[in-house]
Amino acid sequence: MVGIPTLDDVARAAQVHPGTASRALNEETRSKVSPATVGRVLAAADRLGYTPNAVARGLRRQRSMTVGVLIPDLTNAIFPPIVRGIEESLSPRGFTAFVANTDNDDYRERRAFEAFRARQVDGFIFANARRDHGLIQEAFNLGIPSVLANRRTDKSLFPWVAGDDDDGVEQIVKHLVELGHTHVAHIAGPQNNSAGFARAESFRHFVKQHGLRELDCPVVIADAFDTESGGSATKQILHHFPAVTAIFAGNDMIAVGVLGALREAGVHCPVDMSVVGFNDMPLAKDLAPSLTTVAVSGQQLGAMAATLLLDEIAGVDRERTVLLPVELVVRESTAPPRVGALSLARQASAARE
Amino acid sequence: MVGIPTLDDVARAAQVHPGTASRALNEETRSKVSPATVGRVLAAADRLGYTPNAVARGLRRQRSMTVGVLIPDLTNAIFPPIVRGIEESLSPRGFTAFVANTDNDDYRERRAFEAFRARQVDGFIFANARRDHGLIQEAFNLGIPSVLANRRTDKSLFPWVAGDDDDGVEQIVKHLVELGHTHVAHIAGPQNNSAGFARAESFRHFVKQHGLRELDCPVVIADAFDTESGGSATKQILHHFPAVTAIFAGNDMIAVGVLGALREAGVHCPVDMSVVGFNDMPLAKDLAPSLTTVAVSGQQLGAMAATLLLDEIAGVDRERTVLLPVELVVRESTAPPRVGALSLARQASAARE
DNA sequence: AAGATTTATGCAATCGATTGTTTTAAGGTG
DNA sequence: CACCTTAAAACAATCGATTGCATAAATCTT
Repeated sequence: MVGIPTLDDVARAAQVHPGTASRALNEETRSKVSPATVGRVLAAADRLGYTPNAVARGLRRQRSMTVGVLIPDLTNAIFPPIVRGIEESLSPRGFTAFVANTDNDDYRERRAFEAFRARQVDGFIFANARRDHGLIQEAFNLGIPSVLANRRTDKSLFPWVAGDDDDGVEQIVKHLVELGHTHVAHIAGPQNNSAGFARAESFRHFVKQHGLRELDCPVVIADAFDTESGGSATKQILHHFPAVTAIFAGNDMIAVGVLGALREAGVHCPVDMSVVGFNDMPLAKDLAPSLTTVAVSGQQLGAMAATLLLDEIAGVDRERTVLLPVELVVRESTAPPRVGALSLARQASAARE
Repeated sequence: MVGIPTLDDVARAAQVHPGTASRALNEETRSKVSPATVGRVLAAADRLGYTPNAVARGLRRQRSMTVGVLIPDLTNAIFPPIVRGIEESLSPRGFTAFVANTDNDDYRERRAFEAFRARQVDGFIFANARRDHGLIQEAFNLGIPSVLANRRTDKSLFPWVAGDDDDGVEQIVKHLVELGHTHVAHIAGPQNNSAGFARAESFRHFVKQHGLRELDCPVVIADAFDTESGGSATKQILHHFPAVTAIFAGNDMIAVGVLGALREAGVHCPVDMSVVGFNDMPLAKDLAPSLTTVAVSGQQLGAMAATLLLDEIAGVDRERTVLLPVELVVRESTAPPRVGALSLARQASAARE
């Protein structure tokens, strides 16, 4: 026998029928085989270094023990921890992940989806959902077990795991208000993305609830969750809303862009402008100034998403929405507004009335 | 017929034998089937929405069209672009990647390796090589097609793709020397890692070649390629080598740690200390000060690694080592040493003699 | 001790596609 | 028209494992 040993090799070595060898090797069916035979088979398998061929098994069992993971942009620092969490949760249960980067591109997304389907994945984790998402709707229509991570579709199609953004936004607004800010701007992420949309909604709501005036709290929509978009949105704010003393960025990448634009404009953070991010991505604490942000455990998020998916695949009913706890991490980028800035802001808003 | 259509379904619909349908569907064998039949089969396949079952095909062909990718730490910003490049290169050739995070942990690494082997991957891309690496040696002994990305083993086992570190280090040293630095420290990455090791070697070499004195150019070994290790190494340098006016960090993450430690110690970068990183990771340009570093295209690196692997799988002979061009990106973190610092350094080194 | 029951194992079909080997039918040749 | 060649399609084995069913042997009934 040359090459990788197969079940037949093991059976031959143990002098039993392949079927018997299979039963002896599998926990669940082992009881149907006599202890002596089990011993012989196990010994033979061990001796030959037998590993079951997962492809053949998958074909027969109609269960590939693989799942497809669609990530919009792996270079966005919040996704790697999610991927890690997913693996963490899949691996002990014998599952493995196919990972694809979709670049927020419909065509690439579809190609990855088809490729994974052809490979008979048992389910999908979509971390790339838009609020209205054709592909995900299609997966739903096809009845493919799936879970949404981080972002969701407007229609509730699949279970969804994310951080409790609403709570995070409230903590941010509360923190800024307590520091004394009255003019807070929000740079929202793309509105076709549930995270961008919901955070903006929450912002509008909590700003009002905490006694700030809608007029003093502008929302600027960024084109993407990245530094460039954050930078150009910041320029708009500095130009159109000079009274603003704090910026709540839709996520940490946008916040990085904010910090850069402020530096460029000679506006000092946090003295002249407080900045808050969202997600607490790996480098947030290492920026200068270190970033006040809301921490969500990406790893936990990924692990939970994978767990829900595996349950769904196994046919177990589970909750459809899991919101993970979030935590406001206060660092150097937020501080009370300058006294001068405050009175200036008052003047400005007074003048506008 | 309910569920996903199979080849048999297509054959039945086209009124031909499955074997014939298979030949009609496959480019290479299509010529063995009459044009009329090809038409009927293709139409039937199209009508039913047939997608070949890649698992079944893989079983028969003894070629799964998948590859395993082992990444040491996906949250290290240099790896996501590599993964992306890998996918970019695999996908058009019909291959798909299994990705696993090894966390530099032997056990997890081995588990991922075994899991991927059981799934019959056609080859591996190892981005996690240590200079002496048992698992990779094993893969070599087993004759599994593989390629090393970024890091390599001391023994030349598999083809290797990486940036031209030697050139990068020379450019860094030259840049610093031209700025007027004479006392340059290097914070090297772990020495069991070829990148950490080779960069340190190159540093020692080029520092000498450019007329600096070995004594003035200490090398401190960091425990890991991360910010914490960079921070504590910086403290050592500040304490033991006060004459140093520039630090070349083993990679960008270490450099981030350096910047943090300098800030903490009240040492101003770049006025009091120049800092250089390595890799030009996504956020390097957004740090404050923005980081002078050596850019290597991770995406290109990944794409090349995948290409070499696919060639190897196909049995095509290719070069065994590919060094990608690198580029020094000068940003704000490097500047000429302070005049005071320079003379201070001279004094210090004079005193030592 | 003959029949019923249980236990252990063998047999063979199956998952979905590919491919070497016939078989059938059509066309060409002398 | 008998014979040969060639093209097209069918047949059947195969990849490696799982599993319903059949069979043989051992144990238990009464």
